[in-house]
Amino acid sequence: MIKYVTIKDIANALGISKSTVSRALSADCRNVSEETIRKVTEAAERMGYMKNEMAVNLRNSRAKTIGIVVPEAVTSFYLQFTATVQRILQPYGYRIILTLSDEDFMTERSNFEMFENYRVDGILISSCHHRANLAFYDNYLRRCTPIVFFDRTVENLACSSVRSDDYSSAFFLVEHLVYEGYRRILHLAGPDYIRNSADRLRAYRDVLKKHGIPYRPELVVTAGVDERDGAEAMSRILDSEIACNAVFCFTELQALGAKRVLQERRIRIPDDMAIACMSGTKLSTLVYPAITAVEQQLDKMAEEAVRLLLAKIENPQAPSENVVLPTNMIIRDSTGKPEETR
Amino acid sequence: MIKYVTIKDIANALGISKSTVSRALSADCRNVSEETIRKVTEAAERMGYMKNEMAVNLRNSRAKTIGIVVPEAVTSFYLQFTATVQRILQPYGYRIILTLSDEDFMTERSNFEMFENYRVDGILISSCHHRANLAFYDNYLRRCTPIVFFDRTVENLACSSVRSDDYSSAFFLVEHLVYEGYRRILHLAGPDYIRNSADRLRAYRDVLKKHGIPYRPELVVTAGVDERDGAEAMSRILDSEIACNAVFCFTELQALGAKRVLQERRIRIPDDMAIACMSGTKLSTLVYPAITAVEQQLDKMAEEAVRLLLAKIENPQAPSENVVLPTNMIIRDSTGKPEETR
DNA sequence: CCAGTCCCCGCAACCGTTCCCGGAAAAAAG
DNA sequence: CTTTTTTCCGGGAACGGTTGCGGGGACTGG
Repeated sequence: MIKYVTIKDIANALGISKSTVSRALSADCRNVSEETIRKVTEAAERMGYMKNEMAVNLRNSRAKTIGIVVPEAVTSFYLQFTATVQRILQPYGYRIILTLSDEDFMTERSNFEMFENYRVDGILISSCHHRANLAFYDNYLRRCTPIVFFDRTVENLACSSVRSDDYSSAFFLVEHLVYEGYRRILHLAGPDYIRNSADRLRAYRDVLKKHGIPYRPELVVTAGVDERDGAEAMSRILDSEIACNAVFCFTELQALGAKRVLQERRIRIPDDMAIACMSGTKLSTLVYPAITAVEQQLDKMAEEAVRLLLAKIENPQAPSENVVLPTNMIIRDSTGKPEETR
Repeated sequence: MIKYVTIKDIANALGISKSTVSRALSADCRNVSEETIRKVTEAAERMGYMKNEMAVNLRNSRAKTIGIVVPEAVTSFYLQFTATVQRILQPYGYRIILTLSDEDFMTERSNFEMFENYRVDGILISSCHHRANLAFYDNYLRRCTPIVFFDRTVENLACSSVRSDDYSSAFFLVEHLVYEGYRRILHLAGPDYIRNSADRLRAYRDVLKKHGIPYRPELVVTAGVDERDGAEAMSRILDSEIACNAVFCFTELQALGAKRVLQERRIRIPDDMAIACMSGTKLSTLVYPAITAVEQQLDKMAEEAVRLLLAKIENPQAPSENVVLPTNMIIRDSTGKPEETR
């Protein structure tokens, strides 16, 4: 066990009291002389003093820490989010504890309990299941730390949230496919436990209705979020008798999986089959052909989440806000006009 | 400010002393009766008691926390690493604080100071610059917390490290290109500040020498680690008079950038130009054609890093180990035989 | 020369736990 | 019935800071 230098050590070395040392180190000019401040800081430097944050936190009953819970580590999305949050929070002196729920709501719950034990000042969470922990969140909220949901939000809770406008984004994306001439559009839908799935599916159906395209249930396939799920679903469709000439994916990874299956089978993109996806990141631009995607404003999302959380931390009575951010649809080569309409 | 239930509150409610409550909660069967344990746990549950970890940590002078410093958030590599570390550390009751250096060694240094203030029990770090903070690390090591370097290690330090076998991996990868018939191999080298760059370059040169291929300095281009850097370097080469028919990339993102440039210019992969890269992840399998890559044993790396760190935490005198992990070269479609040799 | 003011500093309580120590009561041994 | 051992519990000091309060000394004004 390493013996650290404490303010008491400094006090003894200088023959003064530890209160004075404490005040000098916090540069409390009104209550301590310039001379003493100089001597103390010099001694602290020389003796290698490092403030013990644990003691400070205990005394102040504030951990100066934000907890973040993210559902997965496959994408870099959440790491980038966390990085941005960290950059924003740096000047405020907050630390960040990052935990992973691995899409498991029991893990998520234990992460929360860890945060509670730790007396974090606030929590940012992208929920792994939008219903499972509802009562838990609710119970938590009425007596504890402020929570802000981001990306994967949960409804009907008395707290703030930030998410992208799924419905509109999906609507424009699907409509883009229709405008380009695709009418048999496959939808690789997201799993039921993610709230966003429903909005995107609804948008898909509304676009069809608006353009007088009959809705075919067999063209909606519920899949996982991973690229393997996308590849599997795509293969199954291609092996079946179901005809389609475009695919609208719930996630970017799904799209990449589907794309690979298509290319392996020598199905041309976008001539024979168009691909478009939600939750686009840099990946969409890296592949060939680049994929038309809806991109979230990641930095803006982090910014808003922090803003809302700090507001609640400073004043627990602050009104909750549910921010919905616009997205950018970026049209790339994967959704050119289909061959038959040219 | 929320008023939490303390051990004292429970003691008062039950008319017993706080020491007894503390012992009962830690189920110290030898020193407290079954009856009392039952009563205390019941009261704790009923009153909604949550242990204050800050106080525990202060009292025990142990934060029960591991700090992790990673250089970038673009890839999901480090997030996955962190996730694995968390999974391993969970049963030991350790928390994780993740910070980002953003490839800036001053930020890295301030992260370290934060960790020190926080009295973390150990640090896992992937260094952003293998020379800049050398004296800093050294000074830190001789009086502080155990450090284990991973992935991007630093030499000549009295601490443990885990990394992949860069030299051998690069050697086999380049030799694979040679065996396939490529002889004019471009190397997009890593930046000087990353230790691994040198090893990989050395391997590249050694392969050429072994196979009697003359080394041409113009075929080694130092680039950044990002995909933009790869794209730029590739473009520059293609615009110049320098002839090559294969490219050996320092990072996967570089390779993806280069690949995109090639495909945009209708240069066929692998017929006209092969691509192979180090630091391969799932991405390499997702694109088309899939990229031949060397993959690191991420989980194994996390496992070893944790093992070495825990060893040092439990016994600061434990000998240091420098673990070098083998890698897997996975041959994919981006490195078939070049047209001219068929 | 004395009262009032201001500047510095020390004392001690406090944050919530853990743990050592000592003592009382009960149980076991003689 | 005494002595020893065991069992169980309370008191209180620590962990390392922060902060309100009070007091001593210097300085100012009358």
